[in-house]
Amino acid sequence: MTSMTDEREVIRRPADRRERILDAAEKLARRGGYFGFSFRDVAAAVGVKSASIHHHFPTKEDLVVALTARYRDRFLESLGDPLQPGAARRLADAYRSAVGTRDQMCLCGLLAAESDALPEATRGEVGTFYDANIDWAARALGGETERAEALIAGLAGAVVLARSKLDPGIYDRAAAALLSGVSSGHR
Amino acid sequence: MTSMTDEREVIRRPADRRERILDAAEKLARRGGYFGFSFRDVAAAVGVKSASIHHHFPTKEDLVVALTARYRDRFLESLGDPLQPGAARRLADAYRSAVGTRDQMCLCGLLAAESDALPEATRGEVGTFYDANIDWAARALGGETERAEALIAGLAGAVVLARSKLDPGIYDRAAAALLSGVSSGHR
DNA sequence: CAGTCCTTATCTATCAAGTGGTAGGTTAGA
DNA sequence: TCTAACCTACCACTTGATAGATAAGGACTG
Repeated sequence: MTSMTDEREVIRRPADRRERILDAAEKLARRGGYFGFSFRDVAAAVGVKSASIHHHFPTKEDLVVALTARYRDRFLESLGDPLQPGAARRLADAYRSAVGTRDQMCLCGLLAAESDALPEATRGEVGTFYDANIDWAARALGGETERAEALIAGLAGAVVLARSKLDPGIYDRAAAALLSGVSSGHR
Repeated sequence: MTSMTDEREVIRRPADRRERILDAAEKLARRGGYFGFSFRDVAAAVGVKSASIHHHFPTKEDLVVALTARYRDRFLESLGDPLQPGAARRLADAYRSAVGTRDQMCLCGLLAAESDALPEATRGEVGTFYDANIDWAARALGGETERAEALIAGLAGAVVLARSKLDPGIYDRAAAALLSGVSSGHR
């Protein structure tokens, strides 16, 4: 019971502290972007001091890179297999998860918009997110890379528009139009 | 010669100083967003002290609101008449102007992504930008509001993707697909 | 025309708060 | 005892914003 992983809810739970830091930082970064939150904001949300954040992630760039990589991996995993039926619909649903909830903008959409001002490693992670998204969509569309780019662009833009207008309907209508356009123009 | 407006390049040119402040601030905001630049950054770019910026725009929100309103008005003016031939192409070209040049992201695309963390008045200006864009596109498409939303979303997203990947081709291909999708799916 | 007054635009100097980051000490578990 | 995790306490710097001085120019007034 006291070996292996400690399941008691004691004061310290070092194992998942790192994950909780990433959780808090992700929440903040999805609201205000790279420059819209501070180490102290993260620390306060987790319930520790800012020096502890530096212990796990020496610099802000380290933190945001880790954040973005985790976000990307989880997002891609949630998409499943692009060759299984209903792939385009699943993609649209995944993007939709960043609509409707306040302060939960798509992390990579926000960081991509700030791209010019980001540290290089961070920009790289964001680029990988969209590379992987386009690749996934292209496979789902039978290798039509150009239509995949247009679809990802459209979904990403629709998230921003719908959030900015506080109207999820914009996303749903735009996604429907994009999906019908994608399927009608080809195949 | 010394009456009316003074055309000499003397030390003080108060008339256009305000515009020059907006020019500098726009450049900075299009790079790093609302939280990515400071009054001192703007002041240094213009060649004055930060207190002088506060004289023209008391708060940062005032500055960014003025910035966004000017950007929106200019953008809409550049689109011309949505009922004239080639309107969709003109729209795509207007969005394209924010692709390829470094540090010149579409201001409203960036601010919309940061929307959750912006002061309310600023968010309002950004919302108006997209309202007007969708309205313009809907008129260009013969009243098809849903397709207009999808088109604007697609173009806005394509700008972000192309910039983030430093590949203008992404924008061009996505724009072409969006325009063909828009015209093929209907009419 | 001279004198003064007001407005505009700018400056210097400063503020309290917040920034990313560091040094070094403390504590608890393996 | 060693190490990871966390702390207190700080650092130099930046942030948005303010107060008050200065200077220039236009506009009334005598």
